[in-house]
Amino acid sequence: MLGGRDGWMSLISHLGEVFGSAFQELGLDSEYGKVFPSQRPELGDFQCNGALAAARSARQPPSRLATTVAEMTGTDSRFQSVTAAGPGFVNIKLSDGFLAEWVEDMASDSHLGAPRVSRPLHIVVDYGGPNVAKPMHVGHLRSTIIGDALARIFARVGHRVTRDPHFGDWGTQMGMLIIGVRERFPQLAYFDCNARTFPARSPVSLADLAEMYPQVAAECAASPQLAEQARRATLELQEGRPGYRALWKQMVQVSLESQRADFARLGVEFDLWYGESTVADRVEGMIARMEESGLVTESEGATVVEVAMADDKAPLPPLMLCKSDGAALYATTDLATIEMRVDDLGADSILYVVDARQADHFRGVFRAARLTGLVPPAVGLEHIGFGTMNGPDGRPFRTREGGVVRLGDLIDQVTEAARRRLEENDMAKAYPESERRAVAEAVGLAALKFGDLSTHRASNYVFDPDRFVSFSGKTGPYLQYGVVRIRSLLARAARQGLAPGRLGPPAHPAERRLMLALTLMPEAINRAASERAPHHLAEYCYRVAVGFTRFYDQCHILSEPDPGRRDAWLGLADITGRVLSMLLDILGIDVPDRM
RNA sequence: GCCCUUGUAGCUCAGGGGAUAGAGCAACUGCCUCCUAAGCAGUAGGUCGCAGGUUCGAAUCCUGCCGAGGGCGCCA
Repeated sequence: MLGGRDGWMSLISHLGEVFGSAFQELGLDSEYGKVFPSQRPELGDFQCNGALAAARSARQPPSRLATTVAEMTGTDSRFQSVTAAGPGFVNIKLSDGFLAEWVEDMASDSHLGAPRVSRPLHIVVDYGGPNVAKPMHVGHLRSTIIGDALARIFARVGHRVTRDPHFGDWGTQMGMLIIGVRERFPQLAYFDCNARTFPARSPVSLADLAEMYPQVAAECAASPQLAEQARRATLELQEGRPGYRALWKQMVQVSLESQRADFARLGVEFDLWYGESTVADRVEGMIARMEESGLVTESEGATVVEVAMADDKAPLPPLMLCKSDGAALYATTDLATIEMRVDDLGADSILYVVDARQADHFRGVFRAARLTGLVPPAVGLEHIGFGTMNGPDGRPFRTREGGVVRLGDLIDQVTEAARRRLEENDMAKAYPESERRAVAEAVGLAALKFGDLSTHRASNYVFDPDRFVSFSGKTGPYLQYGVVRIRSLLARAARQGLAPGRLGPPAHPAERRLMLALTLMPEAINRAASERAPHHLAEYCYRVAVGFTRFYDQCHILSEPDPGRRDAWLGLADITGRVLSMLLDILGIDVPDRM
């Protein structure tokens, strides 16, 4: 009944229409009717500031305009009161019946009132960013968590989403690894130009690769000769030298398995497992197509594309497509991947959830793709940059010894802390060991994910290990706890033969505040989607959880003598639980049955 | 040097041109014979880096300065 034709209309936009038409009747733009949650809850539930802005074109004092609008709308049965206040604010208080009815309608909507797009797009989300031989470390955490939340948000509002971690398997680090293996096992057939058959299994394990890579990288940095050999090996790999290809394939396989396991532990799954090498055979044709634009030139032996534009604030350097020795680079495979995603996958939009420090790289790549006509103008290309995770000293987060922190170790750390917290809880004594382990893992991961997701992605943030294992206050476990209590409550009610009933007009202030909080859910999702900023959703989720906990604390549901009120309260707990579960699912946070 | 990001409570962070800038942590005071205390109620804590500008109105937009982090062709 209250929903719009194309699905659900949020309460905020519904109110915006009511007040918009009031402004329209006065001959003013309906945009002035825009409504926001009130900043002064004691004065109203929502507020409309349009009178202040419209005063000039209306040629009357804002306070008089506000009074007029309040009088026009005040008699509406949806409102308990509409009052003008201050210099021209309009404070809106919903009638209790209308509020309850609205939340009840959300509960009966198949998407709980969550927004749905009218025109679904195919969005490719590129996140995670694993590389061959580099174990996942804390730097991958943000990309993975933020990217996964964004992918889930877009899918939730109705877009078609393709998740691709874009494996780093084709650049210079591959040449370095080949050199590294050759140094250790020079007798292997991979390095014999005449060999036709190669060992069936990788000569190095993932642990070997992880140990070897930093060593070789350091050696290459110190020795120009070795670096030249690595570049040479990279080129030969790309040109198809059989031994290198065979070794490369095995190293990729070894890395892939471990990285899949890391992602799986985070509860993250991808639709594709493409890498830079996937598009290797497109590069030549792509460069030929780009040359038609006339922007591809040669510079110091390398093939580059001019991407500078007259009105650039700072001159954008040319983008390198081929090194002087002919090898492909990061930018080359990125461009070929864009072409593949648009031509083969039919992407309408590609989002890159990658460290903010790569902003210049993406500016150049996107510019090149546009200027050379590689992508149609309608296709969106966006770099969703995020800040660095720093340690308490303000420098990138490291172990005490100065090494990078491995993702797996970090998860172990929070999981163990959750385990300790669980042991302190009397109730956990009855849990079987397998459940204790599962709960600790779910709680630890929730702390980790929510801690990251609640910070705006663009800013660097300080990772304080102590904070991530405290589990009290504004944390992932708090949100899980809210849902666990709701489920426990509903289960207990069911055992007493009670079931959630229709919502009634709120009988308690905490009940009313919770209902109001629930009506704001569509805006939280829309905002997170349009700003590509999951932290808005994390913030909102916490507000709903707080709203419930207070309601739960102040309204003792099962001992409520009035059966109608009791069932209505159970109904409110039920819808709150369903909304929170949906939001936590979007954030990638699992909820245990008990904790 | 140029460019990007950033500066809000002791600490970590939210904040959509609007009224009296909010959370959590830490500190202090209460609350488990009652649906899970990973909780709730309360106290205290602020020149929103500084200076101008735009606006009826600026933490929010613009400019400059200062501080922090980052980037700037043959790595990714």
